[in-house]
Amino acid sequence: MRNTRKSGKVTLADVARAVGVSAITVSRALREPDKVSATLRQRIDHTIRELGYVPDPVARALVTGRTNIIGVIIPSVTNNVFADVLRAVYDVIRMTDFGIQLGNSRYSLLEEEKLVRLFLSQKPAGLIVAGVDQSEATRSLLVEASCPVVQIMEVGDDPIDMMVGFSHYEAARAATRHLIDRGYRRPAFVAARMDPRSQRRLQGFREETEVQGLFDETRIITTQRPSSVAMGVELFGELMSVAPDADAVLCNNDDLALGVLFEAQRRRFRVPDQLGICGFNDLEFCAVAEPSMTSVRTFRHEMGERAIRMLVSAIEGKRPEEALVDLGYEVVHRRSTR
Amino acid sequence: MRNTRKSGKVTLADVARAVGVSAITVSRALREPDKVSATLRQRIDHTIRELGYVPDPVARALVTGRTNIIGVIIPSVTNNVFADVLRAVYDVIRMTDFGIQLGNSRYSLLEEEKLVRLFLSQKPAGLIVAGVDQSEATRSLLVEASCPVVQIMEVGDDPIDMMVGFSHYEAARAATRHLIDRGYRRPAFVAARMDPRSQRRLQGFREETEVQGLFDETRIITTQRPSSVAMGVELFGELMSVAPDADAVLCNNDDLALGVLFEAQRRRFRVPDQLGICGFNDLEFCAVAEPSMTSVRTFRHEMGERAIRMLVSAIEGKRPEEALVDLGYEVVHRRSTR
DNA sequence: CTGTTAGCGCTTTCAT
DNA sequence: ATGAAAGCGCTAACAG
Repeated sequence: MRNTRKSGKVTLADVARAVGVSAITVSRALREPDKVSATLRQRIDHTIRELGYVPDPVARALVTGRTNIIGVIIPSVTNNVFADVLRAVYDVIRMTDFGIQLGNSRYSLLEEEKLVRLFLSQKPAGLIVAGVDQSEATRSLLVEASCPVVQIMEVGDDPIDMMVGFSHYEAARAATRHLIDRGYRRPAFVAARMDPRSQRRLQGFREETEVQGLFDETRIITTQRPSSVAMGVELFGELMSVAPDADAVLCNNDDLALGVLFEAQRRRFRVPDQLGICGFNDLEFCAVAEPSMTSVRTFRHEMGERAIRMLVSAIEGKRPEEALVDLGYEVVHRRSTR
Repeated sequence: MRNTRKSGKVTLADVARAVGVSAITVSRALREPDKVSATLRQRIDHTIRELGYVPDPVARALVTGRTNIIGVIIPSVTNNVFADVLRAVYDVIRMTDFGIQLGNSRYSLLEEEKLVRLFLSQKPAGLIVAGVDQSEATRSLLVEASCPVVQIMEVGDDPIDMMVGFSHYEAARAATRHLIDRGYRRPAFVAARMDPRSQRRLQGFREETEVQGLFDETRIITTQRPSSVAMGVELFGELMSVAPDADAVLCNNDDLALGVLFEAQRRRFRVPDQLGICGFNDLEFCAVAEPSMTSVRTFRHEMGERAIRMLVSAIEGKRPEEALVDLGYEVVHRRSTR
């Protein structure tokens, strides 16, 4: 017999009654143990276990005006990049008593806005949102929000609150430079799901090739459709039909790059001599592909970790000194480029 | 000037006062519009917009004893399989006003139990958990839970409540049969992260090869370490060192299979003649790999969709007639097997 | 160190 | 069709 109330619910008052103290004392024993005498604390702890009391976070949230839920809004749950960030988030909050409410904006500013509104109405402890391209409405909601906010994936000027990411523009420029340095003279850019980050990568590719006098619009193949390995196959086919002389391809991500690699093999291209391939993100498989794949390494786990740590610090009132963290990137050369 | 209270919060009472009715009437206008006269309803709606009133789900949850949050507990957020399920979940709940609290049990029964306890204490509207191998404690928590529960990924006897998945044992048996039917006589099994579902796949492989008189323990290579493409490379290397005569390999999942494919290419194996490769799940890339990859298709999106639909129906009091759905599987033959 | 008093914002009776 | 009263379980604020 663990409890008696008809609802099967043991409340703070029940514990208090059993111990013979007031409810607030039990509450204190739970949240600020130092403020309760040691013996009493023990008696309370004992009774709590005996009765099987479990605090009701909802009641607490009503009075404090805050839940212990951290909202995370990302544009895709199937994209490995976000999955890696999310894993890091879980690795950290596992130690805390925060929960994660995950929202999927499906790359839509409107859905993002709805989610922000929804999440905010639930009084989250903090919010993590992807990217820096929120709608005006979303942005002001977030600015006005009474909880800390971290933007991830990218860095930019004027963060809403805190920010951790890297420059997609710079990363793509560096990758383009890598290809050119390796001697490729007709580099192509292949991308799907042209979200703002992809746009900035394209911009990096464009400006670097222009600077080097190697820009050619026909070697830019993009689509709004979702990214996938199959899409890499398709886009490479397209590239070959409009610019068969392309000698290298910078892909917007590693899935596309894998598709390009498969299709290149199917067409008996010699990689990397006849065709150089560079991915983006350096997913785990890049290192072991055959041939192994050049890619731009991004620090996704660290990004999630830093983001959640900054957020938790801010929630606890200790604002981290650096509210804008640029994690950088690293072009990792492997056998798919010469 | 949208609101006046110092907290910046507009409450039901504010709206009621502005309209000149009681709070409960506003509450009704929101949740049971039919019970309020049309004209009044309009005035209320108007005032709500004017004041920018947003209902407080926390206060509602305190009195109703239920939030509108659906808890989802999966063992991994980076595994594509769960990501696909999750995407489906979002595709459906997007239309509703439910939110998703996502928990990551990291393949640990203990962490799963903690998450269930945590989630349950927050009064979820419903719960989705992966697999059928909960700890005894978790199971009884779930059985006693006052919200509907759906187990996904697998089917088994005695569901906690509802269930949608497929038989991993049968699926692996069918894949093994496929290899044998194709003429392979020394099939191997390669697996990482030996969770219960992997164990049952192994069991399926084992029993089918035994029945056909082709079982050989040395051709079973498994590890508890996490699965990855790189791990596929490693395990295939191990297989080749202990059983170099293996002529086919059934992989526990597609990532491993991709690793095996890469390593086989590196070693200049002729796939599929010299070596047949079969993956599991039929991720998107299987169809476009070079050579394209045989795999066991699983219906992950449908699984997530069915699960969340069943759950929502149950939450709304309309229990679906079929509380146990077996989605089956399909061996998809492609060029990586002859 | 411990208690009293008020409510948080909403919905459930039970009336009218 | 509308309302009054009561309270969900907890904690802030102020005593003592």
